[in-house]
Amino acid sequence: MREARLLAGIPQDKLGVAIGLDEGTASARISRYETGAHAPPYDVANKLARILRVPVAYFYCEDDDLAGVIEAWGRASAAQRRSIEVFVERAVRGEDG
Amino acid sequence: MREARLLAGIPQDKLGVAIGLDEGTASARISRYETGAHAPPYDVANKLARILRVPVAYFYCEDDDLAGVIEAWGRASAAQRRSIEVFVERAVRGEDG
DNA sequence: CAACTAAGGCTAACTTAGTAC
DNA sequence: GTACTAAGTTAGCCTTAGTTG
Repeated sequence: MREARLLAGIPQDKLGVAIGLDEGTASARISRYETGAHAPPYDVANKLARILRVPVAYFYCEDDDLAGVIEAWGRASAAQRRSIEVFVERAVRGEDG
Repeated sequence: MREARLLAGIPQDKLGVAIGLDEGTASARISRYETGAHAPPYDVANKLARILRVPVAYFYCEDDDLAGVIEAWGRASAAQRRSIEVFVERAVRGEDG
């Protein structure tokens, strides 16, 4: 999550205000989320994802490789997404399951 | 999440016990998670994902198309994953951002 | 300006007990 | 056997206030 924020070039307090948090609390809350001290409600995670332009699933992904795929999905057009779906289904079909 | 559980053919209480919940509470807790009444802690979601054989990010994905990609990723071999990564990066590179 | 932390209030999850199919 | 819900308790998030570079 911090990675996505730094990529967007937004400080913690600005990000918090952007999703509707109070100015006085924004910095502390975003800090907790990034350090892992607290977990945000899903609704908050969703708003953060919108501002940072990534699918919300990106925040819940420990696998860096899968995270990269999810992030790319977020930047993909509808046609690109369809193409990715087809490729993935073909690549995995009939194996290991 | 219910979808993944039914696919695995496990009842709610059995699933709960499988991740370490008490027998008396397992059914009620899993029920709340599936109906959306309560949100599980990330640690619990992680254990559920392991038993149900899906990446944990799958539970936090509202986009059904992306969910399908994530689920397929969970079933993919290391080589297949690498191939997916390469395809996705190529498909999205330089567009829309 | 930007990021982090401690402590107390308050919200949401957890447990218990019970119902419906 | 399987799935869901109500009410009281408890754990964890949110707010305030303050510290560091």
